[in-house]
Amino acid sequence: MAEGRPVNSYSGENLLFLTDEQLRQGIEAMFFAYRGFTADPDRILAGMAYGRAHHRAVHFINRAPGTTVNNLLNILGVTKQSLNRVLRTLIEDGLVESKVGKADRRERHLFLTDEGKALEQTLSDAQRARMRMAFRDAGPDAVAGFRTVLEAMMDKDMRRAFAQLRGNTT
Amino acid sequence: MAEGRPVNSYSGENLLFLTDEQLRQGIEAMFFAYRGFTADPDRILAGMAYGRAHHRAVHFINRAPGTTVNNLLNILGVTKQSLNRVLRTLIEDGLVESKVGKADRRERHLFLTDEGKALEQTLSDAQRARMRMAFRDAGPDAVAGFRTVLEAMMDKDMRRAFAQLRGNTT
DNA sequence: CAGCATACGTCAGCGTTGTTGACATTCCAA
DNA sequence: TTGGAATGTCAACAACGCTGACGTATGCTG
Repeated sequence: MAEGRPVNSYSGENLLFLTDEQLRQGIEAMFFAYRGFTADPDRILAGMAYGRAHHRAVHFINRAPGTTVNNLLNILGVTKQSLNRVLRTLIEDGLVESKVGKADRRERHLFLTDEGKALEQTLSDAQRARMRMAFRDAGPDAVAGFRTVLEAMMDKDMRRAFAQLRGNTT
Repeated sequence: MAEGRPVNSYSGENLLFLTDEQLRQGIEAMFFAYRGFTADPDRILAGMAYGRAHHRAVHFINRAPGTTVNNLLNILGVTKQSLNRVLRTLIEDGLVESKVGKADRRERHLFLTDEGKALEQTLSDAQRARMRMAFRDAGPDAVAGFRTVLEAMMDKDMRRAFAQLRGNTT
């Protein structure tokens, strides 16, 4: 890369801080940070017969108890076959309970059993511990910026899902 | 979740902004944002016989031309067998060139061919476009916070690798 | 009621990408 | 010269995405 003026592939932009180099650093930061983000739960899951997909399912069922399969499908952004494989093992192992809907009997509402809650707790404790350290080290202002950028990086649909989940409890 | 005082599973912490709810929102933000982060290159790669692993390899070879296989292994954090499979197809297809080291002839130094550079450009253009939008929408202060938190979230080794790459050009 | 749509489950097959384990080759360095 | 490091490769496997097809139960609508 040549020295001199910062390179910006998006000419006409008057925001000088958006050099290609800055953007690439952001990209690499996302890559390395996501590795750290998943490392601790992955380590825990490695021992069991579960993987990251199980973690995600358990997380969001815990987050929105009674959610339907279809809803979960939209949040996770995978096919029903892919989710079903995960869900089936979780139900067989007694971590998740599937209840027929009252209003619409076609729907299945998903809940964590006590055992499922225990696993969720274990996994999210590990993940939260890292997040807490990072947030603490970075400070409240940085955390606000972090959240702002991440939200701007999401697809529109995901931003909606995120906001909806956020509104669930806040 | 009960109402009242914010829950904080890490008692004794005097930083009130680190409630479990805040942490969980951070976790979910990472999940959804990472999906967006990879969506565009994934779409491009879906057509070809390549995947995300090829993207990563091409990215870091472009970032540090002449890097050795071992070095790349450490950055990517996968096994040599896994990387080799990807690297082999890239070399066969003429996107990557592998040169025997001069100082140490056991080492292979990796370079992108023109064709490889073209692919890297295409992929990183797409990814940068999203990053640029997010950065622009969020503003410089938020971007600084974003970077700070991400760096704090990395494993120590990854932070080192990240810093080293950053120092490469900055 | 008939017909269509929706929600869910499942079977079969496939691709990418990660893993372990084992082994060969090349080559630097003590 | 010999031990070990760096690399490449084969085989087998698991997790987790995908498509396509099909079946069942249920709900809605004309």
